[in-house]
Amino acid sequence: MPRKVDRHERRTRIAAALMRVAAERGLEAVSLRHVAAEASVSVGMVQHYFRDKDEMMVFALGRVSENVAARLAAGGDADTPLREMLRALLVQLLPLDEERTVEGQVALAFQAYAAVRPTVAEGLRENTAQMRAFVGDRIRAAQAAGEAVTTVDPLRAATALLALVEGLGVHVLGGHYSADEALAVFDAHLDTLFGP
Amino acid sequence: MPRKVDRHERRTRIAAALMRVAAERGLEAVSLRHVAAEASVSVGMVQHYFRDKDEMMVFALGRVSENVAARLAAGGDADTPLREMLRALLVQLLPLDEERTVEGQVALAFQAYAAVRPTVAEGLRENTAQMRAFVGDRIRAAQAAGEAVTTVDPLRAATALLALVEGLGVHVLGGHYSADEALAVFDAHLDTLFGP
DNA sequence: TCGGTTACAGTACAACTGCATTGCCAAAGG
DNA sequence: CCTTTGGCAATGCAGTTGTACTGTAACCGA
Repeated sequence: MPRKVDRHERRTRIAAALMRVAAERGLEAVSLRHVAAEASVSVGMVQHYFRDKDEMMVFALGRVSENVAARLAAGGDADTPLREMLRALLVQLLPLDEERTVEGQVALAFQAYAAVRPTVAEGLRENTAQMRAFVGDRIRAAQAAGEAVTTVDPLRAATALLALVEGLGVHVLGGHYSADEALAVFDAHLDTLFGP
Repeated sequence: MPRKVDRHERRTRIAAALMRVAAERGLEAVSLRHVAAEASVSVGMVQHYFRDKDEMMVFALGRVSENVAARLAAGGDADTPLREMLRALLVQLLPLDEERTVEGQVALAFQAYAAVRPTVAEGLRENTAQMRAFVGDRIRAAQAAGEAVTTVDPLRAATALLALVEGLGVHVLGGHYSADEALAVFDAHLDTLFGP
């Protein structure tokens, strides 16, 4: 090893720059030169750490997923009521503050990107699939504990919950209504799943 | 008038080509040359009918809105039960067939586009705002007629319904699950609003 | 010390982008 | 007839794109 450099750290730093560019000017403005400039490095360096642009994009997408997953994992105490726990979990997906707005914009851009590029879509699929299973399990547990209504299929309810959050996020990002309003709608939906 | 040409028809034809390109290769692949090639016309002709690319984009976005609005208006008989009417309405927004998949991809791409370009966002905002109001009114009417549960605020319920459809659409477009599954989830949600 | 590998920076290049310009042709009005 | 005007094609241009190819310095095992 000729020189000590944390490869992963460099890649992460570059990916962060890419996300900043994407959030501010859209995914279409993401070019090697723009990313390099945003990261204050040379184009050659970006090339050194990523074979081509697609690899860089996929890596950045992975970072977004990791960030989300990390925040989701942070909210999971075992003894809190399931409803509160689910709420804390899913609220993390709404663009309620600056940081989550940026991530939301990038994630939205990637959704559009992935809708056409099947290779990229794979990464997103796995992520939400396991999230769906996880939320479904929690709802099933809540039903068993008598905390949730049993008139709905748990997996379907989980799918609805995730889709609702996704849709609310998109609309808030588009400025159709405020984040608070989205939160109120989300809570109202939770009321139909659990009690008052 | 030197020669009789239906200007609007030409613009519409070009916009259709743009949507095909966007659906197949993503919004970033939308260039004057690609659109011209897809429409089997010259670049000069595209330039002749649109001052610049942005005007073309905005026009295409308007076409998507019009198409959606047209399909929505088609499903509104006055004497059908409100639930069925709402269902027929909102199902139009899900990517259940080829045509709606294409439109969904373009709409999704524009959502991402608009999340960064406030000028473009305006067009989308108005559209969903009046849709939200419309659906809200129908739900209020259904509540008054005793067809829907009265435990939820009509406007909030409308917002949730639209957001749910939006989220389901995004997930179906991303291949996370099938359109049938999305439909089932949507129907289950309707069950919580109306009776069985 | 030497050779090899890694970590960059710089540049060159072909392909592409949006847009402006130019020119030709058909039709309508004087 | 002939000039004007709109419809359309072709080409040129400056800028940006992804990528390949340099060059050069730092480091480490031998």
